Amino acid sequence: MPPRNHVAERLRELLSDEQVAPGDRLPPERELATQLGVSRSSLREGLRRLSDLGIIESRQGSGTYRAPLDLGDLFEVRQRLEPLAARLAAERRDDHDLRRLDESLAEMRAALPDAQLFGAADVRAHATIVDASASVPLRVLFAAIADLLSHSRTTTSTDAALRVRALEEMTAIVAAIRAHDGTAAELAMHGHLEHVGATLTAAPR
Amino acid sequence: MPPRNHVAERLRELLSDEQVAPGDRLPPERELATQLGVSRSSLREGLRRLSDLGIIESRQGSGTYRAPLDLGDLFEVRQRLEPLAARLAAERRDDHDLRRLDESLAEMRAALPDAQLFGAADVRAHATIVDASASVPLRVLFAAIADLLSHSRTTTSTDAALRVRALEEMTAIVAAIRAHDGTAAELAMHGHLEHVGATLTAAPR
DNA sequence: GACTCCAGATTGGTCAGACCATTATGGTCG
DNA sequence: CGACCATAATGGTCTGACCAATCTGGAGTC
Repeated sequence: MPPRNHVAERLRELLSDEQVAPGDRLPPERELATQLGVSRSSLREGLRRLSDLGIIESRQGSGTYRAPLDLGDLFEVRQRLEPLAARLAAERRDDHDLRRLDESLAEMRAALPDAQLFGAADVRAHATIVDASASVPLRVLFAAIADLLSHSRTTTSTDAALRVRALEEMTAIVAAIRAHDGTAAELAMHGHLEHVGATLTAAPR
Repeated sequence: MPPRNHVAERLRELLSDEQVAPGDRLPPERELATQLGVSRSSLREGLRRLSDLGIIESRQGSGTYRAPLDLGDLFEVRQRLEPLAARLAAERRDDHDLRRLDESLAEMRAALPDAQLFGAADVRAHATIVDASASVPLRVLFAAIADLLSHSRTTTSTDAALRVRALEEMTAIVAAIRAHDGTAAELAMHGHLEHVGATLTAAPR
């Protein structure tokens, strides 16, 4: 059971854990492979994924480097796509989706006291909405940027009051999805992201 | 010169050329590799890319299948992201971007009589705008869906009158970008895509 | 004839090792 | 001190093998 094919995710964890700052060079492929306990081909598979997502860049003969990341641009993309996801989710959701959304809300509520846990639950809730949108392009795009979001998110939910508001807003979004009200869901998500964005620009980094 | 690492692109061509319809199974990896004249590892690299983009799906023991494609969902994503790209391009463009945009317009004008050529030029023009946006996430996302767009696009520009209008609208967008007017560029792109979308739904497939 | 079940073949997933192409490094020479 | 070049380091590719999941077709049973 050790191998596990989530090489890309393990690599992202490795990048996130402050091990490698943007612009830094990663260890050589052969070294990383032994470090993660997989073959070099499997490792390269994971590296290729991150490379396609613009997270790292490889230069033959030189090495593999972590690319600088602009969270601002990423958030703007989110602000455009997530309201669409909410609208499609409201239009297409089935009972199973609804159940998962309720579970996500419960998870967020239970995690209210803990900023870290709450952030993770929040990310999962947003992912659930994207799933419910049943849009292949949206799912693909969000899978691509999910891990990057988790960072900006956990940093924003350090304030307990913000977490309470986020939970309220998310509850409203789910209510709109339950009611098959696409427009309301889109608007609610739009407002939610405006708030999150405001706190982001207020306290950068 | 034979190998060439654009395996993913060659695979997409192979898929596009009516060789493999959505839902169909691709040839086995070993066969495809010899057919394209690359090793199986390089081929798998390309397959992995398409798989990450949701274009194909692999099932161990069974085979690799071309995924069904919902152009509607893809177009909705475009409608959200391209206006953002236009706005950012207007805000951030430099002289070099402007030169490339003018070249794209000229290319479209020259290709007006030919639907196929015009479609290709149109795709390149949109890609140029995304480049000028200087947004890493946008560039990555559009690279992911660029080839899919090319299809819906060439089919929409069969009507000469539509091509003329598309050129006019694109000219207006570039003018807004030249004037550093982000709002105007966003609006113009939004309207342009509304028109394209209308003709799409009017004459599906 | 229809059904179940199983062995073999097919196919994607992974691994190991080697070689090639490009870049970086450090020493040598003028 | 600077230019140059052999060497090492590193990503890119190839080959062949084996593993794991799945499919296929025939034997056997009812």
